[in-house]
Amino acid sequence: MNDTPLPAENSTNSAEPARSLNFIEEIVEANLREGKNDSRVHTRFPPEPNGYLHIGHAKSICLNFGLAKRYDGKTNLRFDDTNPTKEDVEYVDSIKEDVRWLGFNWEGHELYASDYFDQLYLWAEKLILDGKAYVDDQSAEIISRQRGTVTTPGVESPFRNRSIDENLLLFRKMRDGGFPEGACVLRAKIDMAHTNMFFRDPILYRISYTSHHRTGTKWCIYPMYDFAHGQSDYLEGITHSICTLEFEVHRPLYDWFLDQLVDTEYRPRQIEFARLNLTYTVMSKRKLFELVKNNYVNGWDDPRMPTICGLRRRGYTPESIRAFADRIGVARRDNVIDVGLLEFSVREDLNKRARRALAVLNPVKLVLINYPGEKTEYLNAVNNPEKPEEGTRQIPFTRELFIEREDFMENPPKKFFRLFPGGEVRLKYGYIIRCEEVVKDMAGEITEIRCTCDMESKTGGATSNRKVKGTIHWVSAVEAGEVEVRLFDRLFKAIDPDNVAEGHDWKEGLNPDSLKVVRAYVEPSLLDAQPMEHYQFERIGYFNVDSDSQPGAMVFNRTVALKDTWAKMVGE
RNA sequence: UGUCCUGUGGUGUAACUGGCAACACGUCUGACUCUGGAUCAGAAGAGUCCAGGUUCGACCCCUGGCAGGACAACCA
Repeated sequence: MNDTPLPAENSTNSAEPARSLNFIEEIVEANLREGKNDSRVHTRFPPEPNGYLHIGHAKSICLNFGLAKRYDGKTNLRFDDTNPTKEDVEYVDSIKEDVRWLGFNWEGHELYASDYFDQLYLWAEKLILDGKAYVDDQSAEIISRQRGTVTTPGVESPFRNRSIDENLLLFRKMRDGGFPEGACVLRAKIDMAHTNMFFRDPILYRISYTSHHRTGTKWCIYPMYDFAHGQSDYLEGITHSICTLEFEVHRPLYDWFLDQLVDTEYRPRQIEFARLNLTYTVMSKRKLFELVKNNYVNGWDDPRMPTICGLRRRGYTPESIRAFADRIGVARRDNVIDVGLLEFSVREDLNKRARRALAVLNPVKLVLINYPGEKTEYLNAVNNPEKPEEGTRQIPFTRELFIEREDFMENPPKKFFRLFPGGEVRLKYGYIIRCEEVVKDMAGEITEIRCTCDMESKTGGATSNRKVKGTIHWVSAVEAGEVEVRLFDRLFKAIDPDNVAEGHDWKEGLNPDSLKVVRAYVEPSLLDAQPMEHYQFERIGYFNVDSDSQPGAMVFNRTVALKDTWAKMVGE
């Protein structure tokens, strides 16, 4: 009903309330004023296809595509696929799906760093020819040790001064499969004492006989990320290369490579921003991978995962994620965003679009002792009070109902507006009832609440105006459908799951109660709900139909609970 | 004991580029309500890491500290 992503709104619209620019927009506008790059704005989103996208990537995606949209530019989707041992088409497919779902389109076809392997190879030879690169026969361990530390200079490789001819021969032999993996690498010849570690003769090419998801077995040498990334941006005419803070140190190296290799004035401008951190959430690919691999969750799209596909399955909308990205802003200082802000963003969106329905998650039977047993009435219910044009539907009402166990208390505290012995409450869209009697089993557990029904108080009737303090939801005991409901809670107990004490594992912070499965009773209309549709179960929360649903065996996911002022009052 | 980056309410992000700090979330009141939702009205909460300096005037500039982060993969 409401799941097709609306096209992202045109943000060049000047009718929008003026918002101050973030630091990236300020740079872009300054460049535009200078007429730099013919006043083009061309960004790119460059994921490595070795994992699934998460909410942190969504920030970057919204940034890159948002910038292009705002300044009438373009954005490339480019896969940085320079390491075939870790990459797979499974990931490129999921990434494309996620970016599209978020509401963005890239220019024509997606691009790959592997598209540039030929050019990159030629550039490597150029460096050799210019005496700026050499083949090193040493092992990874030795090279690493020779690199020195951040406070001490490195030492030069004994192979550093091979002749150009020898280097060229050796490099071509590497390319032609003349060496086993690890036998040698191609290194840039820069400065082993440089304060920037990346200038200490960085590795340009290494040998790998792994088949590449796109180039197959054409190559057995692959460029390192640092030797591919900046040049890829250059080849694509990228004007602003937006990336996260940790790549700041790489920037001078990218510039160095281009300075050696091309003679145009044009350069992509790299701008770094602080990555997103969320409370109660781990975001590193490595950790998410581990959660999936070791079955701490049920796959990448487990609704408890911060992955885009997890959030999608959980019931988040693209609009809510974009609104979230907008709200968190972008800056260069480290930050931790309250997950509550993400939850606020879905509630805000779902409140406007989700149809309302009645569902009882923790049922207790309620009998209307003065209501005829054979009677079934159909009560009018509003589909969405935020959108009256969506009309009404009918809900069957009978003598025996289910209500929420939490909506009844034998000894209620002050300000308890729900049902209690002798108290009155309205059944949503129905009648005002009074609790007359409580039936319990041997264990003292309430098995039935017996009430009288004020037949004059029917919603919409001429005499329905009586006010009572509370309204509760319900479902007909005979007409209700039975479904499975999955109640999710945060995956981690600790607010900062990355921060673990010495000798402890971050997985100890997992919340054992992050998934609770219950059987629930729902109004009949819900049985026709379609996969991925969003609903608000009145007074409970937002739910969507899970893909595990089968005909006759519906499964609903709780996206997020409704804000619960009462729970806060009584201390959660 | 290196280089680079960063330091504004509880959390994020602003401050027309030097004129004593705004917005959002959160928190707390109250109104309204057939969702203790939504909505509406209002409040509290920082004097901008610290110390000097320049200036009539500094969150914005300078100096010196302090604190946090990044960087030593044949990963990206």
